[in-house]
Amino acid sequence: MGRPRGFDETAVLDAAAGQFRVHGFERTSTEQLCEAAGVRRSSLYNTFDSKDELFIRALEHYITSVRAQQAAILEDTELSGADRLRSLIDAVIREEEDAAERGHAAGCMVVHSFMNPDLRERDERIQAMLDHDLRQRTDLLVAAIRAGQADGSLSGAVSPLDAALLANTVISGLRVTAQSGCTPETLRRIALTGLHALLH
Amino acid sequence: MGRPRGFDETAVLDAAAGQFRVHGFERTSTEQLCEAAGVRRSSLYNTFDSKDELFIRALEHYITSVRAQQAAILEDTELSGADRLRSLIDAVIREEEDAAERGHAAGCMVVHSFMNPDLRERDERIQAMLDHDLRQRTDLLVAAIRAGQADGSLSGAVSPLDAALLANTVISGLRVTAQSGCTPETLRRIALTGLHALLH
DNA sequence: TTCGTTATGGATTTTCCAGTACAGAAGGGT
DNA sequence: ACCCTTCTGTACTGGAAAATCCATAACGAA
Repeated sequence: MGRPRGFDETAVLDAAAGQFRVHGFERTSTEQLCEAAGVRRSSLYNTFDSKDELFIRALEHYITSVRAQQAAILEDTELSGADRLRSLIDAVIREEEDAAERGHAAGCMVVHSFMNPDLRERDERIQAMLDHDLRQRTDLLVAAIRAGQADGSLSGAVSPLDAALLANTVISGLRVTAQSGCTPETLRRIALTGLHALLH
Repeated sequence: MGRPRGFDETAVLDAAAGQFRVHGFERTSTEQLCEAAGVRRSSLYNTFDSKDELFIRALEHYITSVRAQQAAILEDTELSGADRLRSLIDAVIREEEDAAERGHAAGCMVVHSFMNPDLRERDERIQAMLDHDLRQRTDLLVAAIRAGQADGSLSGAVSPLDAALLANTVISGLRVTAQSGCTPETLRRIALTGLHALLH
């Protein structure tokens, strides 16, 4: 069984996610994807059946890696609950900074997918992934917030679930606001003010 | 100068904005636009030079009407500053409720445009309109927040500008979160928790 | 009524891009 | 060396959707 010089699937998914998160599904042509991944179209279609399929795989890849990164922060028992939230915000803003240095906003595959009802309806797996991811990320947040309420760094006056949903909403809002060319410092102040109910 | 049975430009722009706010630019075909506006393609192209041009006109229409609606709330001197903010949130959520009854999320042309860097770069007028609108809406919010701080309904501990940017960010975030099928009550709790720094 | 202007319907052209076909290259196994 | 499988480059196909054409209809003014 011959198997010539391979093809790093993960690298391609990474590159694809990098395009999709900025431009969204329809404004990313297969040409762009090939360019970004350093691969030819036939290779792409050889591995992934269609652009839709590639998108789904890229979304899965994106979602799991983002969540892993967030979990690493939110489950870090070295930090107080409050510091975990602050650190999460910092991570999001750092992504925006990095992207800004490259001349564009970071974007977000999840925000793009949520804002694209046609895409979600076309393949139920997308909706399912988004639902599942939202739930998972909310659970991570709830746990961290409970920890913060227990260690005294976060106010106990807010329900952990509401607080978690707020944090998600603020992060989505940041991804939009970031596109208006705000400075990272401003983004940071916005986010911390939004989480003020918890942080005091 | 003959002028046969006209063509209600405003009605067409309204219908177009109704499509664009949900589907965004590229997922809205001229076919859909004609359907929604009850007009044929040639009529559309007769009045607007291109889909791009129609989008720009629709965006302008959308932005000014949304801002007029927000101004009516935020400049209502009958209300305390705090009530103006609460009323603004309620208005946004009511839009989502109305759309949900019709089986979809409300969407938002501004959020879609912000998240579409390619579109913004293609025509500088779009970027200019977004910048201008953000500034205007922020100014409205700043004024209402100052009023609230003066009448004692809002905390004076937060800078009005930061608070205004936060309100904008929360509203954008709500537009995204709404697409996940949250109930209006949940959306409302999220928003009020986000504005807690001000409202106490 | 007649003319000039503008609106409309439908067919047509054009453009763009996802997806395919196919021939050949690049390995690995035996 | 030989075959077999998997990758790659290029050119092509097909379809969808933007944009145009044109002949006709609806009106207003003179």
